[in-house]
Amino acid sequence: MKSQATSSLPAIQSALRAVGARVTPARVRVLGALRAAPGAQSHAEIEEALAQEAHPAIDRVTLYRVLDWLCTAGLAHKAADARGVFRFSAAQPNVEHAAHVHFRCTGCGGVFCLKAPPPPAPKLPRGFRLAGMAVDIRGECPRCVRSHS
Amino acid sequence: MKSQATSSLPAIQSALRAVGARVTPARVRVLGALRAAPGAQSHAEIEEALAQEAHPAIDRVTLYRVLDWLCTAGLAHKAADARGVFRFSAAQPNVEHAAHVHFRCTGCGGVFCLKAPPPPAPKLPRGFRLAGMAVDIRGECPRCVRSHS
DNA sequence: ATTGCGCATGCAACCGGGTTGCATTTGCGG
DNA sequence: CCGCAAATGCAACCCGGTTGCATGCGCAAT
Ligand SMILES: [Mn+2]
Ligand SMILES: [Mn+2]
Ligand SMILES: [Zn+2]
Ligand SMILES: [Zn+2]
Repeated sequence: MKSQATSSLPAIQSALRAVGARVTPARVRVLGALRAAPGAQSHAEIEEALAQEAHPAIDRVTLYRVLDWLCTAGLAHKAADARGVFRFSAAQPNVEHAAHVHFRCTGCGGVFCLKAPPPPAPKLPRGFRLAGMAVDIRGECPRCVRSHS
Repeated sequence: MKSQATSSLPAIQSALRAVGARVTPARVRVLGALRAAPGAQSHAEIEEALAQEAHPAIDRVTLYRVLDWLCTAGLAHKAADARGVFRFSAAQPNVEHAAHVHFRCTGCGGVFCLKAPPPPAPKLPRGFRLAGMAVDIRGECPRCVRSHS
């Protein structure tokens, strides 16, 4: 669950206007998807999420361009994950999801919020600058465990 | 410059034998190049470095396979850099890398061993099956912090 | 020193994420 | 309502990385 305050349609439209940009359906939908997502999403994941929205599909290239534009506009962040694919996340810090760790199901791709708080960041040697710490817990959710009995 | 103690030919050969593996020219040359390199190297950079060695060229695919094999053998680290390209670096020999966490530089892709042990796995809700946990600490290494001018 | 097995290598084709060029559409200020 | 710059769609392309398969070679047993 994401706070409706920042992901509502008017909030998204005003966020786009605030940076002096055109409010287009693609931008609105992509930023909405980003803000509703539980974590950083890949291009493919966002594309699939948008495909289930009953609106006309957004072109592959347009999605890449909108995502990069959101980053240059300061509305999203872009970072390569451990596999080398770029993941995008809404720029506004999400206190909800930062306060706990997530479990990612390798079977269905689902992301589950756990009750446990993230572990404390370890002390870094002098000169290192910490940008962030991601605890990636992988496994299978109950449904997937049961399905391949 | 890297210490000659670990990058000398006999040291490389014994490091390969220590993991119970065949000592092949490709493995010796690639591990030697990694240990002689100042930082994490991409596949293309390693390929170019090897091309200037007057030995016969190593095939593109073979280089990919040797690099991945070195990682699974615990002799190298693999991490995506800021552009999403994988970079490889020699692992500190005679160290159990599962017993501590790693810092991944988002600037150069370098991987640094930290003193801290990995945090304990959180308790999972009933029905979940844990497959693995990766603690990804991201940031910039001293060299990249400084080059930010 | 020779043999034989199985891992390692080379080569070609392939894959997928990401980009580029260009014609067409569209948001929006005037 | 108009005009134009900006955004979109489409096709082709790029490049890092992978896969399938035939051949080469390290190495241990003889
Ligand atoms: Mn959450
Ligand atoms: Mn380590
Ligand atoms: Zn699942
Ligand atoms: Zn660095």
